[in-house]
Parts: sequence; structure tokens; C-alpha cells
Amino acid sequence: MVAMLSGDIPPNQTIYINNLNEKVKKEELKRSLYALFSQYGRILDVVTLKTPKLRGQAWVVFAEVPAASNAVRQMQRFPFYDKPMRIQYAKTKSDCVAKADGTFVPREKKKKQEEKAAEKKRRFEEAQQSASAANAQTNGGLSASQASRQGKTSSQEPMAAPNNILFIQNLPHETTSMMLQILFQQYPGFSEVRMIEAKPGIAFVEFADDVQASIAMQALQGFKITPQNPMVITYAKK
DNA sequence: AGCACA
Repeated sequence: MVAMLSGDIPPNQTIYINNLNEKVKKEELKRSLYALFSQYGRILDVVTLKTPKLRGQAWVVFAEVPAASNAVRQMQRFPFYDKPMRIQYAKTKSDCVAKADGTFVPREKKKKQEEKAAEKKRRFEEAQQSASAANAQTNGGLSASQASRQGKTSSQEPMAAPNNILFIQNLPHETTSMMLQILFQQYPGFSEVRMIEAKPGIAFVEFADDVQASIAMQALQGFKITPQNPMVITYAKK
């Protein structure tokens, strides 16, 4: 008998993540998970709940099972908001998948009152998440380097000379340095992210040397944290 | 630790 490290759960296009940092707000968590996992394939949905039973956990629904398998293997114990992620396949089929394949059966309702409030909240959250969801559509299925080829670099200025410090522009204003750290620390030589309170939308990311900086630059050029914000990465001026 | 879909 072969003991599976994944905990004897059969492959599923949805991954279940726990040991997440519970201090991270739901919307930021969702955005960061989209950003981090969209490198493995198209994401259909990310589910995070803040209830006592479900905080610190998330489900990321991929369009394809192999994308989930790669994510389970490669992102196992990835340091995310200072905690190593624990990743398994989800135990059951996600609603959004069931809806797509026609097997979705709405689950039993409780009180009418609860139901009304729930519905109202759902619509609100869908509106809030539409940006993130659209992002998954746009970045989805593309590796970061493929995304880079879509990056719309403004072609007015000649690029600065190679530098171990990258200059990032066109970030959504809600971007945090932790979100950028999560993206950039995947590349060797990563050192630190610096943001300036007074200047939203830009950041500096430092690497050990020029070559490592350029690899990260090519990999993440044009990466979209939201659909309307492809990152523009250049070398910082010396 | 905790497997949902407001």
C-alpha cells in the first residue's frame, strides 16, 4: 500500500489550503491567492470564509486537475504571510464546478430570514470580487512569463541600465508590500520590497544582483493583480 | 485543527 503524502485524498481540480495567516483580510487573501496560483493555470474561483470554523483556510478552484496537482506539489509549505501553506486536494467538488457540469444541486435551506440576508450579502460580495475574478480570467492559463508577453510597456522612454533594483509601476492602489513579496520572492536572489506611503501605485523590489532582477522582471512583466493593472517593470535608475 | 461555496 502506498501512503500518499497528500493525505489519501484523490486528485481534484480544487485545492484546499490551510495554515493560512488568519490576520490577513479576506479580500487581500483572495487577491494574493489568485496572484500566486494563477501561474499554474486558469482559476475559476477562490473561496475564503472568515467563520470560526473556516478561517485560516481557502479553496482555489482550477479549470484543470493537472494545474491543481502542480500547485499541490510545488507550493507545498510555501511561506505565505509568514506561514508555510499546507495544501491538499479538496475533498469534494466545488459548487462552481458542479454548476459548470450541470450536477449542481442547491443545498438545503434554513430559515427564510437567514436566506434573505445571505442572498443580499452574496450579491454584494460578487460585485466586490468581480475584479479579482476577471483577473483570474485574464491571467488564467498563462504562466507569469507568458503573461509578460501581454504586458503593455509604455514605449516612450529607453529602459534604464540593468540594476539589481526593479521599479514597478501601474500597481492597483490597494497593493501591499506583502502581496509583492509573495510574487517576487519566488525568484532567486529576492531581497526586499519597498513601497512609499505617499506614492501609491509604485514599488521598488531589490534582488541580490542584476541578473536575478532581470529574470524576475521578465517573469512578472505585465502580471495583472487586477485586470486593469498590468505591472510595468523597469530597472530602477541608479 | 478546522473541507465550503451568504
